[in-house]
Amino acid sequence: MSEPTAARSQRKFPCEECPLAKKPVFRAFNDKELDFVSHFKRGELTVDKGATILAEGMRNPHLYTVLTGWGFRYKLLPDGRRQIVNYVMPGDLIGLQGTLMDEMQHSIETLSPMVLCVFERGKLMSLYRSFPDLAYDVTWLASREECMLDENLLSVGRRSAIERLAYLLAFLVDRAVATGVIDGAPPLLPLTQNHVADTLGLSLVHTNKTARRLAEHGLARWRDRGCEVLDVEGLATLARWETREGRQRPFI
Amino acid sequence: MSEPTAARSQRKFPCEECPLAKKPVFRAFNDKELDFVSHFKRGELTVDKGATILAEGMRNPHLYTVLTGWGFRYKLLPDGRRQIVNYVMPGDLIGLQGTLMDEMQHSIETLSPMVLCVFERGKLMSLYRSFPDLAYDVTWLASREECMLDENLLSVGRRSAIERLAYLLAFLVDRAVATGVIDGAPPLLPLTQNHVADTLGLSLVHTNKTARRLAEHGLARWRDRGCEVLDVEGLATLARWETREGRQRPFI
DNA sequence: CGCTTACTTGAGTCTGGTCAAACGGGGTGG
DNA sequence: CCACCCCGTTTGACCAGACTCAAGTAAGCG
Repeated sequence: MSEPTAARSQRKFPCEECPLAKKPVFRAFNDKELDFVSHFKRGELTVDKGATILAEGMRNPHLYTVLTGWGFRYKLLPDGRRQIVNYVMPGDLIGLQGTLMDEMQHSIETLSPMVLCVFERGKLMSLYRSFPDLAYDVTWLASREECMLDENLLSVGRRSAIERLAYLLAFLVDRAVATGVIDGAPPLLPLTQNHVADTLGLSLVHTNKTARRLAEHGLARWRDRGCEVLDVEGLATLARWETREGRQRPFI
Repeated sequence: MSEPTAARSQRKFPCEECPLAKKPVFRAFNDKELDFVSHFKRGELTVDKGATILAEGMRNPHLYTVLTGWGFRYKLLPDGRRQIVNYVMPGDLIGLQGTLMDEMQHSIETLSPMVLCVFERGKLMSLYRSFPDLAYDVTWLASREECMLDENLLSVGRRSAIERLAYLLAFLVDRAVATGVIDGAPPLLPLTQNHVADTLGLSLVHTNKTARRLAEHGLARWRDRGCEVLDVEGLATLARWETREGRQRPFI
């Protein structure tokens, strides 16, 4: 487990100009909150693509909010089998488990360069004491994560391979569009089939064959080391899934 | 979705004599917290075995803490496929999603008669304002749930049928013993093979055949409409799993 | 230009799914 | 009390979706 090839920088994103606050999905802070948060913030962390931000078993890691970039959260079995449990995108709060429990129970790796806001772990309790609204938001974020995990579990447990893939792609595009990590139309997800396989609980080969079937239906195709999603609606229908993103939500 | 066949009763369990507080796994309240919680508590709900406490799509449900009994949390696909995402036991806080998000994204059904503490949904914010330590505990509970879901996802996605079953049984016994829902030695889990199948993402038939294999190894067997767990250690080893329960934890 | 990474494809195998039927205990109505 | 039924478990036969192994292609990089 190597440390992220990280470079600390002087704030490129002071809280007053937080790139998240500008996006319509995110709820803005009031002045006092802004003031607190900018003290709560300890610095910024910039990591390369493919870096490990947090590792299973680590103690005492920081608390972060993703400002820009993509990553994924995963767990390993002793023999190396990997399960990706969710993806992380701007606005996501990560490392909470490391703060509340003793040690991290999962790892996080980036899929693109990423900028994170670093918070002082020890100050979380003072956030709870002074800003109940923000504390409520932290809980909200944890609850939302739980909700996504429930959906993923439903998918892996009960959907067929092609439904799972369709669900995953629709889910990711939905989130990515809402948080603005994605630009093009059609959207291009920076995922390899290997990541997809480890998310869906399938083998790489079978994932590939399933991806081909989706491509034949004109729903999505692999291209330039990423997945180009051609028809989100079609994917959602195939997976029998209804989107729920799009509402305003908090961040820290 | 029928209302739980419920009977409201005058408090059998005043907060001062909360059955949870007596158990060593749970952290006790201080006097002020106790006072607040006993006002936060609105009443008790007693439900039969097999009742639906919360249903997907419901709005405005209450917030509950399980005092006694077992249940499970599940999601359905439109065509009826069911995935059980986790189990609920004494000390678990349920219905938080219904409070934070707009509507419930999952349902909860009981496996045994259950007594719940009913809280006033609207007062949650005042808990956050007046008792930051309790607010922190709510977040802790949400984070713990997330942790369990990660584990379940790893299991369903990457373990073989027999490993999954071994993991599930070890996991449940571990929790059940820690929270004291279970009595006998060897412990008897009140689950049908149907529940297990819907938890592991397997068919009923294959679950049965896998259960037989476990029985041949002397690890667990079905009996009296429940699963008798004969060798938790052996199950954990087979699943390559390490327990993490047993630490003191909060409840509300 | 060779190496690596990621995607493809085919062949053969096996885990797990489906269908069908039967068993056994507990409860219920005749 | 007995017959019946229902629920949960069990078993066998057969099928299919997914896995493994193996090899080949294409693009990017030092």
